[in-house]
Amino acid sequence: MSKENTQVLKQRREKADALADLGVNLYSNSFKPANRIKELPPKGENLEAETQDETNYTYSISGRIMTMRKFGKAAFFHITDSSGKIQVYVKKADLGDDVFATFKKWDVGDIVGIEGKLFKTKVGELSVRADKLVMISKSLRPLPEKFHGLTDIETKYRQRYVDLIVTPESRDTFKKRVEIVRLVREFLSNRGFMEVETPMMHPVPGGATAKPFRTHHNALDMDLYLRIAPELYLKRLLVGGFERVFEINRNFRNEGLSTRHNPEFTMLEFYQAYATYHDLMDLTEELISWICDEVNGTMEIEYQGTKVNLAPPWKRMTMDAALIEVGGIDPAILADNDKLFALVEEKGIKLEEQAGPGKAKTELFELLVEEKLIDPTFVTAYPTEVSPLARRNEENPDVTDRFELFVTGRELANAFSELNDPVDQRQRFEKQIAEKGDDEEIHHEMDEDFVRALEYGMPSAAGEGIGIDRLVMLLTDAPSIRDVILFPHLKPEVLKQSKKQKGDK
RNA sequence: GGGGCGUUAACUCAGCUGGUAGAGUAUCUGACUUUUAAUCAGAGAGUCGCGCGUUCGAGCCGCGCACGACCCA
Repeated sequence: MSKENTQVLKQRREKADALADLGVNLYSNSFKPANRIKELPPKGENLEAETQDETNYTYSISGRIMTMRKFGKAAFFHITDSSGKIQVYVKKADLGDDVFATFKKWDVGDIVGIEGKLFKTKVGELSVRADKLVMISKSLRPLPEKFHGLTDIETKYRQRYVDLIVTPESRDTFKKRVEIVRLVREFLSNRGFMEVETPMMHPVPGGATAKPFRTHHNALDMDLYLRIAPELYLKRLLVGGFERVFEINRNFRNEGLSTRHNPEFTMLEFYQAYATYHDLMDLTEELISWICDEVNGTMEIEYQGTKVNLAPPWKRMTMDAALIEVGGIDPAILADNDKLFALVEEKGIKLEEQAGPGKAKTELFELLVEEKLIDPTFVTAYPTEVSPLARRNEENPDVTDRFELFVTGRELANAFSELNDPVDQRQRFEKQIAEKGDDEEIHHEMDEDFVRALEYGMPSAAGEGIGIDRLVMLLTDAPSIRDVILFPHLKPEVLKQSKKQKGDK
């Protein structure tokens, strides 16, 4: 790479070599900080400016140098560890000529250990006056310019470690993500759900309609698919008698990337025996509003400049009602299939040959309603046609006992009372396979074992999936899914050197 | 898949109707023992994403490609 030979890198190497020549271990493994940086401010709370801590206690801390102001015979710098940031003062007279000479070769970015005593500067900033310095890891690359920070979004995603070093907001987002996932586990665990792990590699991809990634097991000489959803395995556990189960793990979909789609994304799915989708609406609004309150201290948040109120209760409406009330569609159109298809055509929606009225309504909903649902809204009574795994409504078999949750115009959760009639399930699978459509990659196949499991008897149940990445986006005000995934998928970096001709395709 | 946008020093960015490249930060050297975007003086640093074309001459114009971000499907 051309970047390897720049002047700055060369100078950093030379400096490191010079330090090594002075007998300094550039990658010392012997310094163990006794204190975390965040412990120090309370200790120095009562210090006056320009005074030293009278206890004369020696603290020991370590961290990365983030700023550096050197003078002839002294210097100030800030170091950060995972708990905070503090200023260190280094003075030639305190350290002696030899040690100070090695200090002269320290740079922003180095990871160092410090022992020293607390004092306050004349402007009152709590600082550590160093009497021992240890190099723990010499940095050979410069950090991004400090005033603007790291603004190049590609570097942010590609070199997340640099982003995490220099962007506190990014660190906060990922800490919040961890907290959100922890709270989900706590909430479900408190309600008697057990967390399970089901296969990531499926012989038959199922539980959703999506293009799978394919892989191959050599010893068994068989193709496998990275899972597009864990649903069918979690339901097998309901058959087995685990009445409340959940899984938080990755799903993989071999489709496009966008601000809302990453090929691997994290999904929460949970199943509760003897519950209905009504119970899950209650659970969902409690879960999400509670987590929001825990991590943000309020249920009224802003997402990308739009106010969103997550305080329960949340709106609940059927898809037909949403089409009428939010989408502004005349109820007479919904009642008449000819008029319905005419409207679909008028809106420029192209439907497949075999698409029925349910598919038509769903398309209209996506076009006219979704983006208008800002505050959390449960949309219920999804057409059976688009819900192959959901239980039919007992009064109206054209719709299912299903809801999707929309917040800020985006789908955040999908749930339904589960279909547990093996005969109906087999027929729906068969219908799906027959109607496969022209997309070869959407791999519908009969999951015989799943149907067999249902034949043993699955309790009535309701199940739900919540996109964790999207939930984190909402609660951290992140505009892109890449902002909440530590290492989002990017095309491989092109190294400047390798410029072989590869233009043809 | 389509549309326009971006890619210039390590980082953040300027760069006029086409005339051989600029700033701030960072780095290096010197001065400097309470600074905090330290200051002052000086210096070095670039395959202008890649390729082809137009032109006497291309960072700038045209075409293609790569990567990225956005919008649309």
